[in-house]
Amino acid sequence: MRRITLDDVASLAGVSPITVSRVLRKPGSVSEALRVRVNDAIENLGYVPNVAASRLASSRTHTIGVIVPTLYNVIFAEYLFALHEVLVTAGYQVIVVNSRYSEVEEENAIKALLGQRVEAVIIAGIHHTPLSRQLLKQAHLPVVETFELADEPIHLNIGMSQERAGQTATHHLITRGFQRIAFMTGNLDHRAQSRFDGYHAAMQAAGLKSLELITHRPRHSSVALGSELFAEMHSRGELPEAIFCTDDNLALGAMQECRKRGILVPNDISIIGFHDLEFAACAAPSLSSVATRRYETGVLAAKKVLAALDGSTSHLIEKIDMGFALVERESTAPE
Amino acid sequence: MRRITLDDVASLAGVSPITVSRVLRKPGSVSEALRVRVNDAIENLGYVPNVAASRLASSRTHTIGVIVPTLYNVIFAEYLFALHEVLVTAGYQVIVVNSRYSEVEEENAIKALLGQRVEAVIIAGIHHTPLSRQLLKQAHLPVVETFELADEPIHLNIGMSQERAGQTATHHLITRGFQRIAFMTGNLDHRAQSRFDGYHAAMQAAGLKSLELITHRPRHSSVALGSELFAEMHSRGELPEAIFCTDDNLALGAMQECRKRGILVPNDISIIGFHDLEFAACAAPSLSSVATRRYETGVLAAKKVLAALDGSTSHLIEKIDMGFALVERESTAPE
DNA sequence: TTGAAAGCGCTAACAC
DNA sequence: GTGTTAGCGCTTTCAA
Repeated sequence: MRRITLDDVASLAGVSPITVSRVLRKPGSVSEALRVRVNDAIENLGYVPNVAASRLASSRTHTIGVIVPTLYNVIFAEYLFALHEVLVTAGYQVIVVNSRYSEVEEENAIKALLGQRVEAVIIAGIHHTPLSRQLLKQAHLPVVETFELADEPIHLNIGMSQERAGQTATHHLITRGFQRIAFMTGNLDHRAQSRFDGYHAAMQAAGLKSLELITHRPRHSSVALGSELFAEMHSRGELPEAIFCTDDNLALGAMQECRKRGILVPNDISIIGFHDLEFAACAAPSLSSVATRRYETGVLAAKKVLAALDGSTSHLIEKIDMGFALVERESTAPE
Repeated sequence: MRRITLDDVASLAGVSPITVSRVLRKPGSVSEALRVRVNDAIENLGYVPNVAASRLASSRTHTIGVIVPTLYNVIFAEYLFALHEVLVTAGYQVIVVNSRYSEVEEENAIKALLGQRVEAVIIAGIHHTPLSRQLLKQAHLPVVETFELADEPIHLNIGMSQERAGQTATHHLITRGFQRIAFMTGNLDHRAQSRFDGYHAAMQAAGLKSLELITHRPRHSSVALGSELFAEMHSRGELPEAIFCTDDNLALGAMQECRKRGILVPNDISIIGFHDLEFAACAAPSLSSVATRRYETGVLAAKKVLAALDGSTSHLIEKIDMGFALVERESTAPE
């Protein structure tokens, strides 16, 4: 029950191993006759090339490593979809690893990817352990950090200012005349933290007090969590005039809970979410949000990697701000 | 700028290459003194082992291949989370590939995974191309097919009867006294199709006519799509007494749209979803659904793979029905 | 267009 | 506990 190797195919086809290898990689360089014989042998034997051997011999892996913090969030599904689309089309394999929002796990992921000799790394986030940074730097391959704007990018950085986005959302609520504005988040990861910083800054700038009830909890943002958090807050007898949720899912959950409790949105309370997920526009009432560009970020990151990989545009430090956009809808509409 | 190899580490540490290899794999078998010297050298050089070489030499990859149709659906995020949890803890790497609901892409994914010499394959679904089946069978490794129940499993099969689940949901609506019951779906993949078959069977058994308005469309299920589909249907002047949605997201979208249009759930129309996603319980009104066991399926699949991998429980054909459960909530409550 | 020889970077098996 | 030897399954020269 030995595994079938390229040599087996070669013997069966009556050619040298290298010819089989060529049929696999550049069929054009082999005569029609041999190509047919080899392909027949491959099919008969059910031969599947061993990529480990191929990678070792060629020292090319045609593989790009991608690190995301979670797979639970559609945000990353959209982003991965874009990366995939561009990279796979260009003949690369994509390895996705999730770091579960942990810098330590991210470091392990980086080691694993470098061990696989990926040809580039695309990583969501800009916060890494010192060793992670060092490994990425000395690996001499293109590295793209996404979703945030870094002070000191490793190489490429394609993101947006989470802080300014948070500020913008909060400012929107302030201009609506609200003073008691709460901030709601699930997992307080770096990006959520930055949005909170933006919230805080906006509140301060307006001479308002950030509310204590930063109803958060180490759990990924979901409709259910938004509902729970709102319920708890309301049960404590607190009801702010407006809430800025770090995520549309939380916002939707909060709105559902409002409905159950007979609280009208936006009449009794205004709610704004984040990311402008697909459902925000069709929610009832429709949900104000801050639109972010996950898909475009993915496409651009992938394209930049490809450029760095064949040209030698590589290893230049570059920072690209993808921006964001406030989307005003019914959930924060003036009465 | 040559890559650092194990030999480089060995020279720097003044030991033989195999000692370095041992420090990496079984540190316990090397004396303290040498271990320290080797680890220092590794750190100084920033050495990262080449897994391709290691895999080739040891013919072990410690890698499990997982195929899912999409990353857009939380269902699979939950399932992957479970697989990860068990397999990574046991020292395996997990490679996730998505087939985009295409059997051809799935075949490519299988080839890629086998090329990587994964030690087992866990694949969502039971419908594969003939070549896919053949490749999986002759690869002599544990294969688990999940989410559906197969007539002829390749090896292990851990799933549920999508058809009976569809039947159950429909039957629930029928016992509520409804006759004009619509079926709503996005992408009509195999599982959705089976649920539809169940719907159809239940309708027929009750002497009812399946509604034409199987409002479907090749797009992944989402709240936005549910909203759109409902809106289109309603604009055509159609309003069934009840809707069975193949996915809670569609159901939520439909409920939102009802709200916008002043249609009361469940008074004017009853709606049942599928999967019992986290938000179903907290939706307003709370959403009836059919609970499925994604997490448990993932855990069990992973455990079975581990068992097959060290014991030799392998290569036995086994079929496990994970079942499902009807969850009755407000959205289909009697008035 | 085809092939022979050498080697990619690591580890298994065996010695010491 | 440590080292030697051989080889995993491919591809890269280079030669014919």
